[in-house]
Amino acid sequence: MATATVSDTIAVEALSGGFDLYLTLESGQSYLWTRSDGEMYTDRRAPEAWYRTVVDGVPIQVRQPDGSGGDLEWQSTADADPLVRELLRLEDDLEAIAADAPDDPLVQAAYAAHDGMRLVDDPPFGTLISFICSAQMRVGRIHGMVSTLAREYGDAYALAGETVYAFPTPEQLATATEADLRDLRLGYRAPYVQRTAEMVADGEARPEDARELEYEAAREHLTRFVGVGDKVADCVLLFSLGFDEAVPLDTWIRSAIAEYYPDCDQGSYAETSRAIRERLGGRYAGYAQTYLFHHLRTGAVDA
DNA sequence: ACCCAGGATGTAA
DNA sequence: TTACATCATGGG
Repeated sequence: MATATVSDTIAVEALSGGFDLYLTLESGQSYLWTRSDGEMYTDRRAPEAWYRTVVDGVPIQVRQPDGSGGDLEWQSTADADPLVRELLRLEDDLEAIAADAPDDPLVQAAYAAHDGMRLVDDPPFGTLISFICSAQMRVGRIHGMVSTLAREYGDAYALAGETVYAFPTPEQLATATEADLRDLRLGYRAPYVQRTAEMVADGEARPEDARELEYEAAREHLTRFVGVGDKVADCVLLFSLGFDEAVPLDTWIRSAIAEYYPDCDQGSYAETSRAIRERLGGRYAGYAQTYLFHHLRTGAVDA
């Protein structure tokens, strides 16, 4: 028997700084949602399409039919209002964050060009595995890999007549062998994913443990997981553990540093990270980084 | 055919 | 500490 569907709407007009669902979920931060038309990360908006995920056993779908700034619709098997607000950080004072962004031409252009984009607050384990998979991959294929893992190893949930797959638990994912994951086209990331899932399943370490540490110590702590270096650690801190100051130094940001902030290149990751973090405003430097990343990656920057 | 994509690891200097 | 080869896969 199907579970009753609960639905409601969130008034975006009441949110400081507005909200754009498409930009938020298709800007390379989260790979834990799927789009009902199967066309995620193809650089095409689809306002009528639902974005679906499962968090702590609760399937959810959200959409924004009127586009950026329009009201947000959600459906679930329970009251998901608090969960949606948490996952999409709807309580962030985005207007204040954007106003406090560094007075820098590139950063200002990035904020202005992607109005309503918010950071996400995703579950740590799924984020950890997502960004282990992200090594030397385009965003579309990262999303494909993560979706495959959910379909192959995660629990299936029914919502409004559709099937939604949860990202696998550490225990579920740890049942996969390296060969299994290579068959799913994870390439050289297969042993990283397998061993990290095993570490978490065995209780050797959990990504959540980093929450209690100071930022740089937290980043160092996460590198204990196999396949996690400084960059992936920064992504996990920023997108799932509440470290808004984290600035992942990926290829796009590194090229931006070379071109626009050459004095911030201090050689080592740690030193360069400190310099660019300061340049991007400190406390919300990760917010600025995410706008820059999306701005540069989508080619929105005018040469 | 060549280059690149939200890099990390093992080894050698 | 830093430098370098190596690692898979698919799209341009």
